[in-house]
Amino acid sequence: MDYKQMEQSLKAVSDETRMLILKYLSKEALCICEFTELLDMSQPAISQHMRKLKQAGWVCEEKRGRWTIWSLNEKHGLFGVLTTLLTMLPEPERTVASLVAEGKKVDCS
Amino acid sequence: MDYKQMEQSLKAVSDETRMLILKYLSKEALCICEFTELLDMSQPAISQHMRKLKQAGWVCEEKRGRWTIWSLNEKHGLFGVLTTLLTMLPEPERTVASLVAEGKKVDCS
DNA sequence: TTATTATATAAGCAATTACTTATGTATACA
DNA sequence: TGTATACATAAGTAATTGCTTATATAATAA
Repeated sequence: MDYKQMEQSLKAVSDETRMLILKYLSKEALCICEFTELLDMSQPAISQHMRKLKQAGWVCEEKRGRWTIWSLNEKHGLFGVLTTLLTMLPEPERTVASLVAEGKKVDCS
Repeated sequence: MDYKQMEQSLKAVSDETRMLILKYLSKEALCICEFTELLDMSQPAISQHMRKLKQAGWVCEEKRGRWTIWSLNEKHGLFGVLTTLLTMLPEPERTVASLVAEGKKVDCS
């Protein structure tokens, strides 16, 4: 892997918000509107983070109806490193389970 | 490890110049003036990169005479991840051996 | 002692980043 | 057919980054 590519990959991960997004995605695929709830951030802010992660090759998107479902790209050249890092991080306080409990979880399946 | 700490650690690595510095340091300890030759950059630019790496806990410094010898901190919580990353990167074109050949290598030992 | 060398650090500046608000588009639903 | 929902994207802005030049300090060499 060349220096510029690793730089782009690592820069995309080197942000607390995006680390949280990736931590959530390591458990299940989610859409933008769910992240706005989980992270209490605006929709454009989340979309821009997803764009950055996509440009670095970390995530895949799949349009389904109104929603765009985002998931981790397991074929990324540094996927192993990413999972090592994510397992070192604590579970976020706000859980997807709490979304379900509040009826805010979208049916992405 | 908490999110903020991992963010700082990864941000410090997410830079082509600092990735090169760490790649060189994975082979041997070096001082600022050698990096200015290896990377063809100004001394303040190198010093500022080293400061950033030090703040993130990636490097140790040891004053020896006029020089400050910099080395990797193997006790960093993500040292294993770092070495995995560094081994994926190609050797830099400018080698420490070429410094020696030109008589520009300082005796840091 | 004086000059040189190795380094740190401050101030200034252009580029980048991460948000905001505003707006456009496509899908689903009444 | 409208209307609401999910999302992308553009423009604007404050904060951060990575260089530059200038300068200070400490150790060595002449």
